[in-house]
Amino acid sequence: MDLHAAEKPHLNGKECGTSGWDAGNCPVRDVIDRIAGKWSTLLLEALARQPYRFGELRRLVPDISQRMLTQTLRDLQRDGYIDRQVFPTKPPSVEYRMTALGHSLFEPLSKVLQWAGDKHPAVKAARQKFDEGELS
Amino acid sequence: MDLHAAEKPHLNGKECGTSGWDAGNCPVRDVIDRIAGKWSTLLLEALARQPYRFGELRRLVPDISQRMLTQTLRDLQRDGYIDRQVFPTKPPSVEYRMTALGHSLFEPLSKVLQWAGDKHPAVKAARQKFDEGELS
DNA sequence: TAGCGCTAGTCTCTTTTTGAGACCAATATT
DNA sequence: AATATTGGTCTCAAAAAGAGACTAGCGCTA
Repeated sequence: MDLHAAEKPHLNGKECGTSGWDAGNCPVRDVIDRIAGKWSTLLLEALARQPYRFGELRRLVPDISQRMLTQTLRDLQRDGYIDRQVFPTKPPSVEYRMTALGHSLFEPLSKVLQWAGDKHPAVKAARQKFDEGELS
Repeated sequence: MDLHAAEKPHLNGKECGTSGWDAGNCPVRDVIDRIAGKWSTLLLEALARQPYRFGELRRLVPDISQRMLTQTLRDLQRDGYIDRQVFPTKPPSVEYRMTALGHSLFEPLSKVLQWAGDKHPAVKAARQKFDEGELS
């Protein structure tokens, strides 16, 4: 129940504001909120490369709990980014595979990941500067 | 498989795994975890357009609490994406403005946001299909 | 044949994060 | 004189996430 009791999206009674830009942006938020999780991009990056099974993903991302792995994979599946295929082998195995929609998302997303890798030194420097100035 | 290792935020001193895991080689996660929050992209999108003051942002994103607005702005500032400038007016006002680093991040990021807007129908359809199949 | 591990998860408990709302001091408005 | 606005902080409750035990059927092996 815990997992399935997944929250219905944002309160819908209220529009996204009345002034200009936000009105058309609720769909964006609806989509972004799901891929903005702590683990989503990590799993998407893995599955963009190749399909993986549950246990493989768990080993690939050692600090994710089984609970969050299950939940995140299900969320990604629900939004259509990945497919879940069960093989009725002796111990049943499950394979997760990125869909076409997932790949089309990952194309722009990978640019952000690349930016993060490239600019990491600048970010680290900014952090250090900020923390020093705060110490006063 | 050099996925980003588990270097956690500054509050968490836990080292990355013990076996074959390069702690220094997970810069992507270090950066992404910060902009992957629920409110970060929303604020970045606003500030990419123009500078805003605290209260303006609060009105622009009506469902953010003051507490999270303060905290998210400070995180974004710490990572060097935005600047905070205090004007000693009668009631002191504070302006937040995107930095060059922030703009350079927003360039690839905006592509993802655009994708989200474009593909929202597909995602919604996937969700509906998933939820129907689960109902059985 | 009793024990172990593997599969993909779920269940419960605890800790962390987030949300809601009161409070702040100085000034401006009504 | 009472009230609202400025940009926050503080406390407390609710939600989300982390940790770890538990499940079932099968294969291996000691």
